[in-house]
Amino acid sequence: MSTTTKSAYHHGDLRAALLTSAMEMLEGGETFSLRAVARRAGVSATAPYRHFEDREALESALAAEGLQDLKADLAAAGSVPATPADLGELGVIYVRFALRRPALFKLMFGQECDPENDQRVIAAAELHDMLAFAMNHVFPGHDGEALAAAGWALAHGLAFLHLDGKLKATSQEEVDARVRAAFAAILSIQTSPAS
Amino acid sequence: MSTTTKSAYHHGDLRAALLTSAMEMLEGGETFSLRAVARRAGVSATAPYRHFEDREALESALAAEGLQDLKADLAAAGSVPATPADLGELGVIYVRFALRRPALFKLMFGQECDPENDQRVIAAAELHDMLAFAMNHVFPGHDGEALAAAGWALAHGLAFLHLDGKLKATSQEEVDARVRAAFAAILSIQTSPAS
DNA sequence: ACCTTGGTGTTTACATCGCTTACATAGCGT
DNA sequence: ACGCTATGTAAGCGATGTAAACACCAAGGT
Repeated sequence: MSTTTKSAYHHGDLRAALLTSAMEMLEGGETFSLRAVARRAGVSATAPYRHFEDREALESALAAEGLQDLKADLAAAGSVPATPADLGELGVIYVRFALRRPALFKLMFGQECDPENDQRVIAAAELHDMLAFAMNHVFPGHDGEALAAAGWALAHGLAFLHLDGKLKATSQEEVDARVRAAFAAILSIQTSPAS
Repeated sequence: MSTTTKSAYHHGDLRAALLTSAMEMLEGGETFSLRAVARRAGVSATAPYRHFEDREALESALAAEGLQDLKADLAAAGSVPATPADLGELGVIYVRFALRRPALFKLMFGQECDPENDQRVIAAAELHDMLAFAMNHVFPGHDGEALAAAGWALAHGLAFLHLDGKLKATSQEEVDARVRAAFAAILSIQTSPAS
């Protein structure tokens, strides 16, 4: 943006431009490549290296953005969940995100996030805390850590299984219904007084 | 196999050799590449194309093998699970597989399995049926389909979250314990008679 | 015996990719 | 005006996936 008759050599805000270009390609289903991103930003192939040490660094930045978007989606669901059905709705949001932005989602979770410098780990931790809080709010008095892991894993597993076509569904509504059903089914089990 | 003093030009059973080479590299943590596989099999870079139309085709074959191995692991757990704790043990086996052979596991699930020709879809379906049977055997009278999806998703999610470092653990025992705890926590919830 | 056929592997070549090194350019502070 | 520093560019290396044309070998019919 800024002035259009810019220097033509210096871009102005290449870093941001690269991020948005990359994100657009990711959303558009195009295969992700540093060179392609540079091309799309109208810049030489090696320019990105001024701003991202690594291809992985760019990916990590994208992943961080994605994590925050997902967190925002979940937060926009409303207030604190109170019932198992509310948890199901959180699951629906989670899976919808994964299916709406599949490449991004895989980027967010398909690799170890390099632990050192990033705001990515922060975003991931916040996501975890958010889900943990929700689970423990609906089911107080249980093993909080385990419940949080289980809730997250349930949503995450449903997302990935749908993403990879292991659970087939033809429409978004069908997916939503399955997610709700899965949450409802597993949260409504009445265990006999065994353990 | 067959005669060892083979022609030296014709390999004898390149297809199988490629598969085992590729599997070894995958297990060994080396990055997977068609050329590297060919090299390891002592064959030119493009020879694999006689046997696999595509890089993806080779991957798909590996994935199919992996699915059957996983299925075998689960089947080796013993007889039909009868209690929630038994389901937890299945989960442990599932997650262990993922952590023991991470690259393979990602291959198995990290991509849509191309649906046309493969025995891969068959293996995936068998896996699904297996888990569905287990879940429904322990919790009869519920929504079978939903329960199956939930159980699979729970194990799958735990596996991926551990794989990608989103749930951190330092030892195998710690992971096992977390998986058991997650299954136990979510399967032992006593819902109030709401819905 | 010969020649064809078809499966297998090789060679060569190309486009692309991530990344490194060395150089060019613009604007800032002095 | 001058140089410093941040920012891009140019050129190139090694590796990858893929395609085409070619070489090799075993059978099988004639």
